[in-house]
Amino acid sequence: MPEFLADCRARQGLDLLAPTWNGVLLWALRDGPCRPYTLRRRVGGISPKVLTETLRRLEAHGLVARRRYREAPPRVEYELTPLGRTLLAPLKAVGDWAAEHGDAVAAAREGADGGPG
Amino acid sequence: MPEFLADCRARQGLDLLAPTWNGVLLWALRDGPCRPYTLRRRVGGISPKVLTETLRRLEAHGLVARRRYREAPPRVEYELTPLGRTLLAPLKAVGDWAAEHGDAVAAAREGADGGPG
DNA sequence: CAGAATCCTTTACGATACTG
DNA sequence: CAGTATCGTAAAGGATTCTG
Repeated sequence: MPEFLADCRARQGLDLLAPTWNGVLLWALRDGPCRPYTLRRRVGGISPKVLTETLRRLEAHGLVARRRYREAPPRVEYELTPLGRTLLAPLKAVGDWAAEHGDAVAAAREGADGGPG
Repeated sequence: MPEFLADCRARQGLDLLAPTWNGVLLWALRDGPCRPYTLRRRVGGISPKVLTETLRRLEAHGLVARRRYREAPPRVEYELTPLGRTLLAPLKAVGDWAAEHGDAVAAAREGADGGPG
């Protein structure tokens, strides 16, 4: 393990945000608890398998909590943990950057390979 | 393309930071132009193929510029573009988050699967 | 509805060897 | 030293099907 990687602490946070759906799901949960079905509709285009995988991963990292209500019928909800909530700040920082510089990157891409792809 | 993904603008920035070496290389270039060989030693553990791939990708996105000096012997240097420089802020935001909450995530992981892995 | 199981494609990344 | 070429691995992600 090269020392530089350790010095560049960002990797530890990036590993959490890199998987496509991690950030999206974190963001989708920012306003409070949400049921899987609602989550699926909200983010759109995510398969049940990937949804479960991602949620499990987030749970294992202590960013999301799973709550099971023993009602009739049984209900499941996911919500951000206090730790997961702290990740919203850097996530927003990246989002704000994209909002401001996204066009410039897209323009550079077009110039580079002749199209947005 | 689900509209939520577009709403969650962070993805556009995350796509730039997600590949393992993107952020590391951007960070390694923060102090100024650097030659490939120096870059390799600085980040450590990156193969020539991956270094080139990553640099080309960064270049295609307008984040890094390649300069070739026609000296004897020819010299090549890479440096951040003004656009690439703006990405350092959100990258640092993620790094700062990791520095502060990294331990909590590691602890959650241990609790989840019995070991740091 | 929640989510597990199976199959398949893509791609980041690594190790090596080679060329200018 | 800069960069390319080839081969191989692992993991993310997508589609579909099935069960409680």
